[in-house]
Amino acid sequence: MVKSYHHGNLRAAVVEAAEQLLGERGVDGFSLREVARRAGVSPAAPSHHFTDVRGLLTAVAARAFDDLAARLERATGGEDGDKADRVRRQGEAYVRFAMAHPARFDLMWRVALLNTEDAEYRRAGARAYAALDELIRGENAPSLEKHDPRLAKTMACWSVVHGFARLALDGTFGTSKAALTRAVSGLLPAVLRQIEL
Amino acid sequence: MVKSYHHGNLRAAVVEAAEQLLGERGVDGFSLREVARRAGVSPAAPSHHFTDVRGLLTAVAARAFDDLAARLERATGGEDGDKADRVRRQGEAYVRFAMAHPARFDLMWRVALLNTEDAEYRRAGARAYAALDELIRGENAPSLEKHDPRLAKTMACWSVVHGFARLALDGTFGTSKAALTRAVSGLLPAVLRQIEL
DNA sequence: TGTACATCAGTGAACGCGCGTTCACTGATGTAC
DNA sequence: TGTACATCAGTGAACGCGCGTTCACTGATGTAC
Repeated sequence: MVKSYHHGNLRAAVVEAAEQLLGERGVDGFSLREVARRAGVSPAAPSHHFTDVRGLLTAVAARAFDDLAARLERATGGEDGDKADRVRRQGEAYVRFAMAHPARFDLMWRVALLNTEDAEYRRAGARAYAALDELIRGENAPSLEKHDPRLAKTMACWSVVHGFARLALDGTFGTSKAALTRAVSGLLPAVLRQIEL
Repeated sequence: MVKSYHHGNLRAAVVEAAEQLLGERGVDGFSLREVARRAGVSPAAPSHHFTDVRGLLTAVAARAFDDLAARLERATGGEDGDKADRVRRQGEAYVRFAMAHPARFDLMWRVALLNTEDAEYRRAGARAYAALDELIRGENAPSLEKHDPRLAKTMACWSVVHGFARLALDGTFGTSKAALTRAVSGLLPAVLRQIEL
């Protein structure tokens, strides 16, 4: 490939560099200049594709939500097992996603750094939520704002996997990879069995 | 009080300023210089009491764990109600703490910014964990590292309240104070009832 | 098919910022005798 | 009770850093005629 003035596909290259950097240094170590460096362009180049650093992070977070949603959808794809089994499989997929992509998972919830009004971010987030909610309740909640007592099951499942993932990432089971693996494959299934489904 | 060269109780004043700043700007808006400004001292003054900004944040996080622990202990102080009731009361106390002090709660888990080897931090964290574990299992786990199937109940309770708190703080129920209050008083008790105790 | 020209997607230098920390210093305190 | 002096707890200027963004610019592309 010839080095040319125009990159050709800088937007995708920037997102990829951002995800790589995030994986190496975490959300707090992220910087737009370093992303530009890694993509091999000048510091100002990304501004042609993202209004600012917030816009880039939001795009990365949206992609992460889409990845998570795809995993959740896949985890419940087969019809084998009863509903409780399928919910538990989905819960494990949720936690495994967080373990596989800690920094991206972290970013998804760092709303202070994101543009939460962004359409893509909202769509992807809603898609992930829908995977959970449709499985558990058989329908998607019209709105989380509306107080619906039937949401308790959905929120219990979501809370428990979200909390477990966060605690694991934040060092509750230790920082060794082995300890994390053990927690996810040993403790998590037992934890999920504590929930009434 | 006379303005003198020596502050007299700068350590406490710095911690207080740090907690106030944290409350106003969140963890990402925190800076040691701004803390010094608020405490009315030069930027270098805090270094006589905390080795660096990490040390200060760790001290603040340790205090937060102590506050949380005190609330959890208080929530289960009375012997009235069966065990499940008491566990649920404690769970609500956990979430209410997070709602009342979002930035401090956030900081407690931002381990990348803390010195997790710090003795005070570890002691306070262990105290909070013990409140949960002793109530649920009647004893304190020797170590989280050790795989103990009986930990599943404790981790289920902890995960669900931790996850619920995080989701709430990160905007899942909306950003209005009213929506949060409704979620905690309406949805949370129903969520806690989904756990087998 | 050729060409003028608007638009797009980059460059790279520069700006201004606030940060954490270091440094040489000095005022206040407390303790030994 | 006084006093010398070590230690403690501050000052405030300065250092160097990397950051996000702006700016005037230019090379490449694509489209209208």
